[in-house]
Amino acid sequence: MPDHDNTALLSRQTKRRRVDIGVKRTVGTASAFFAKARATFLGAMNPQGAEQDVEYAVVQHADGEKSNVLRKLLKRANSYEDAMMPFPGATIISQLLKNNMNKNGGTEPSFQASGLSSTGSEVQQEDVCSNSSRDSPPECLSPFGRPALGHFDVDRFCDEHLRAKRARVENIIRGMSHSPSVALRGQDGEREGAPRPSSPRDSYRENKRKQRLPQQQQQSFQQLVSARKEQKREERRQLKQQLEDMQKQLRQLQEKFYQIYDSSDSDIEGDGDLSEGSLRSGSLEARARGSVGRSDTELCELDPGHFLDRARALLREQELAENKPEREGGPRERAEHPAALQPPEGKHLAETLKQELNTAVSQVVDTVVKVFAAKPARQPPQVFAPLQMPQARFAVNGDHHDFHTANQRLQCFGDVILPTTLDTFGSVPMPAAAAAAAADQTEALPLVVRKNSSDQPAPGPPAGGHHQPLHQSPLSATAGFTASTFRHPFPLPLMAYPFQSPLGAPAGSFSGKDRASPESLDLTRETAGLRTKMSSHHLSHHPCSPAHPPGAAEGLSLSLIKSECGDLQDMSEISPYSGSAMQEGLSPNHLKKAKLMFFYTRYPSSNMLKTYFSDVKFNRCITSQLIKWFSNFREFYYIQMEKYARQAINDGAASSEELSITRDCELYRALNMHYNKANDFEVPERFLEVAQITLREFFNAIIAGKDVDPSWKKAIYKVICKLDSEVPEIFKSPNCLQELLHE
DNA sequence: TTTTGTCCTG
DNA sequence: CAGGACAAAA
Repeated sequence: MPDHDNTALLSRQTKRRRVDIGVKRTVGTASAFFAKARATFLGAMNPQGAEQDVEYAVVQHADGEKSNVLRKLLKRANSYEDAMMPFPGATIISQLLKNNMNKNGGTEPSFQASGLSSTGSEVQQEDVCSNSSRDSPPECLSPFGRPALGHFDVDRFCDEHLRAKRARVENIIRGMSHSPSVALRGQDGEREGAPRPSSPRDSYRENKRKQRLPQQQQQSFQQLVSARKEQKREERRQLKQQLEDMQKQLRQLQEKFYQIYDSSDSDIEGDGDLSEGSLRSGSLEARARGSVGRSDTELCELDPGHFLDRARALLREQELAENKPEREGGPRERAEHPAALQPPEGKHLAETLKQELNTAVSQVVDTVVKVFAAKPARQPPQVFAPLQMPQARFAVNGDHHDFHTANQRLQCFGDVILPTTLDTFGSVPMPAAAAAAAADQTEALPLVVRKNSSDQPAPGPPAGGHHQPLHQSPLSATAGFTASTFRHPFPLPLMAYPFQSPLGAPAGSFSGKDRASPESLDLTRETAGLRTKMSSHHLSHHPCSPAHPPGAAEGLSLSLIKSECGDLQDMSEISPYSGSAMQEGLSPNHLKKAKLMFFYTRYPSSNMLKTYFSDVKFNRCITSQLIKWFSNFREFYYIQMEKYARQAINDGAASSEELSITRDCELYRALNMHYNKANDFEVPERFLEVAQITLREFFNAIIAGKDVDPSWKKAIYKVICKLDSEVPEIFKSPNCLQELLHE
């Protein structure tokens, strides 16, 4: 027991506060920011990858891992990108890359400046293509930036064939990633002046039309086509090679980036915008320079601020490399290179990338919100079905894979791990009584994520709406998402309800009267409080059958109760199967039992606890939790004692002899309310004696003025701890509550 | 070093 | 009631 004077206490608190804010928070903001930025970036490129990415990032963040966050994150990103590489046009980067290549075929130098906007340049591409399809075929490029070889009709045919193909591809891409901001940019205005006979839409139709070529023509050029195919294969190989190079370079770049990140943690928060831009352009650079195949060593000397410059330079090089061998590159192409050097383009690059990200993110958000807002009622009536089949969440959204992954990604932004989309539960019917408990429930969950009280439009049908707005991940709101769809996935009343009755009545059989009893409400609260840090993993394995036998109500909470207790050794003890009789966690009934035991023993030893909670599989965490319970009980007990002792003194009591504790005195009622709220347990007489002794101790100590001594309670504690009496044997029974309360 | 207990906060 | 800091005991 610590002896502190007030000064010491004060300094202790101050110190503690400092520690509290210190490491974790700063690290949290910085690393979380970058994790998020990175994830956003990757998310736009690959929803699935990003989803896991963010998840990972947030978990790391929670662990307080500092610099390793980004490192690991980036490494992961690598592997995801590897996986997705074969799909050009599916990512922002590749679009950007394509556009940059494409601009080699641009007709005007000014094109370059705007060439980085994928939305804008897509239109431009089209225009270029349609232009050339009428006038100058050689100017039209293949999707991969290779110009068509062009002489005579052969080339014309091949060119048109390619164009047609490209039109299809573009069509697909446009369908996949239709951007809301298709507005033409300023530079496009210049191009409007150029000779262009048809509108974009016209040229698009034209492309489609040209897919169908006269039969005769096809036959006559078949050989040439096969030759072209061969060529394309070669092209594909080259591209593959390039992609591999790019991946390699991207990796190096990433390494470089987190080196920088490690060395300048403190600066990052301030200029996050710049760094974010650098990151993106860095990735772009890595890809863009793939075909150049240059040495990478120089990268090591870059700092984030130079990435933009490097990106510009490399894009330029790439243009050169691509243009030279295949085209009789007119002076026009070289003429545009000086323009690439101008500083404003770096800003263009960054801004365009930012725009891309914003667009992608807002698209995803819109889509997700739209999807979930229009969600129909479709859940099976079985109450626990979603819990039994965690995979159901994939089935639910199986038709909208994109939306699903996007949703998960956003969920991960919002919280540590929210693996289940809420709509899995959105329309789950539940006992009305349990629903009624929801209001009470939400108030008593200090540990479960729950903060946002803002009104969100109920996404589900009104029928199932009464239990909806239970939980919302706090970050989903802070991250700026209109996250009506990202609430806590657990149907908390459903989880809590089965434990409410110590008698273990089935959930469905509760009457309204039962529910209204203070005891059941209290137990609900306790249940919720106990259910800390559950993960979906535990839920998934939970054997919550609706037909669960009443007597096993406690067993239900088995894997729900905090299994977070650190050690791997502890975790390994937690079996996903509840076949054994031992519980891995403490249930609300255990708490109730502990409270009743407090009437007999105020200072139980850990061995005693093990004896009396024999149905619990003890580990360090369980033990300390039980001890903590009793510590809390004592705290309340002593506070009450002191309070009433002082009150008696104020009331003019002269001697401790005047003080007595009866079953109808105020102090007793307070204690009984605390430890035996339902009043369904007969408090032993011995407890009254002990309480009276305690009260008198306090009274005497205060009268004697000992309370000026900061450790004056210590003596009282010593006395009280000797007054423990034997706990009845019945408490050793796991079912003691039923037996006790039935009497 | 671990365990146990108190104090404080949320 | 839980978590954390802290201290004393084991």
